[in-house]
Amino acid sequence: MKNEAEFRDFLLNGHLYYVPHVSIDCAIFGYHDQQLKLLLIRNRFVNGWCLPGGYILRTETLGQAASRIVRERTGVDNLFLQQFKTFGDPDRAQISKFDEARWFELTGLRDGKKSWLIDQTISVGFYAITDFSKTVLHTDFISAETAWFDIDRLPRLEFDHDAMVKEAMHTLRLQLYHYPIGYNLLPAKFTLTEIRALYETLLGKKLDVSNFPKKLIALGLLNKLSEKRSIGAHRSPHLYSFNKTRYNQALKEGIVLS
Amino acid sequence: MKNEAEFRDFLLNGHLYYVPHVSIDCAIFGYHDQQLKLLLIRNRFVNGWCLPGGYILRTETLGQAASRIVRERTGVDNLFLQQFKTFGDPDRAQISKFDEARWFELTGLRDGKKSWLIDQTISVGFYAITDFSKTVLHTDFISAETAWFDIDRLPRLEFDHDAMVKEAMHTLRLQLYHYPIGYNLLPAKFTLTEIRALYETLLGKKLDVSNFPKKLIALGLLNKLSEKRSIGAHRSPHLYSFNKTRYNQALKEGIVLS
DNA sequence: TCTTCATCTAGTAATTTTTACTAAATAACG
DNA sequence: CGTTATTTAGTAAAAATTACTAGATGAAGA
Repeated sequence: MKNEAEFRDFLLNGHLYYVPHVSIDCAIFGYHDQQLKLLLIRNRFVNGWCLPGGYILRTETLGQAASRIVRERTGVDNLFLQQFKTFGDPDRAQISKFDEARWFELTGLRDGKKSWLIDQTISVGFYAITDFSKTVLHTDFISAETAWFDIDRLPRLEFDHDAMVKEAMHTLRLQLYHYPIGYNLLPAKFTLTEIRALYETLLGKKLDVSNFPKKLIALGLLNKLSEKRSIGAHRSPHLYSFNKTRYNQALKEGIVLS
Repeated sequence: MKNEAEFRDFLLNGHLYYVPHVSIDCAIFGYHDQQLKLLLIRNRFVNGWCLPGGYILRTETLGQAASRIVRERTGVDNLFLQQFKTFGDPDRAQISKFDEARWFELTGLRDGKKSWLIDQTISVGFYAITDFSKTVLHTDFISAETAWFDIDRLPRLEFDHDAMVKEAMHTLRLQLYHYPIGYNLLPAKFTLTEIRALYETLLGKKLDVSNFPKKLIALGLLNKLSEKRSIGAHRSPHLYSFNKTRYNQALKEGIVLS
């Protein structure tokens, strides 16, 4: 959605190529240096912060739509997106709040309430994690701003997106115990302390300095490299990389992390 | 949907009180005496077996809709329904298969392809477990037949419902390890062998005769009663009941079953 | 009545996993 | 070269899981 012409066509004819009444919203978590952030956009129409979201093309699967939406709206590409829950409470979109005057001001169109967009919508929630330091954000006609927010300093979100974030976080943490993560969140070579810090940040709690890395190694997820990293006036920790075979197997079959 | 008049109104005006493009499908598992079954309906229009499904009223939450749909279509009431996944592949409904002649024969309406029903639909999947011996099935205008099928003798299902069942089963088994079940599946008083058989049937594998019940007791889920059950020429096993307090707590907080 | 038999279940031993703790190795700095 | 903070191997203690044994039991049948 680059310009007003495209946007006008979307408003008038969108229902022909998108599935009406169904949207997708994505909770994109970003990690870097023990900081956990969430990607939000400020929607030009509701004038508040939301999860990046959009509609499903009639030719797409839900996963493909989620991928495209995040790419278009935020510039973040190639994410591992995971469906977590679908939201459909009748009051979630708060159609009653619709402001006809503001709609006209922004779109130049009358009869906003008859638009295919302004009707009850069920939303499929996806979540993902990425390294926020590697992303290049951009905006489009709908998202006036795109930004990473500290996970414990989020603004109030529009619609039911607060509940979505809570649910996404809950699912993410449950899944952390059953599936490996880190492949796109850490450099190719990392220390045991770095991967432990990653898990601690995502889980929001301390893990054992010695036992947790041993568990990862016992599961066969890590390859010990001969190189070391220099960290100043301390013993240099070994570098590790992921054992890609074992990692992918764990993604399929699941693991048990204590 | 009791009669043709109601059904005709549904065809013509359904989009006014239902949310178009979104449906709900329910995988209702039934347990009794070490048998696991699945509730299916034979849909009068596609002329094949499907999961019971329907549309969402514009005033309902997803959960309320799922409850109502199962009650209306099958007669089973008051189920604990759990959302498990949303399905939206563009080819899942196989609109291409639509048969205009058959549509006219059944509905007396021309222009079937313009109906709000015959358009791409995204479906939210719910699952539940109940005691099939306690249910009283009935049919309606859409479901020509309603029946319990043995889980390993299912007929080929229409649409993508085979995949839905597989996914529902997968989620159910994962959740069995984290949440207690049995409250509506066993009599108020039951033996350790009976509850073990329940878990064995649902998980599809053998559990230790001695250790598994000990685990349930250790978790505080069971009350030992003073009564016993007579099972013929053998030692009479003790009867147990659920500790409702601990059971509900486990539902909220989760447990770990080995 | 007494033996037989299949099942239930308490008890415990063996094993594995988890958790807690100790101390040696080490790299850079002053 | 001693100091210092960190990494990490190693092991001991505790807990949980799994495997196994044997007595208890209730009814059927001799």
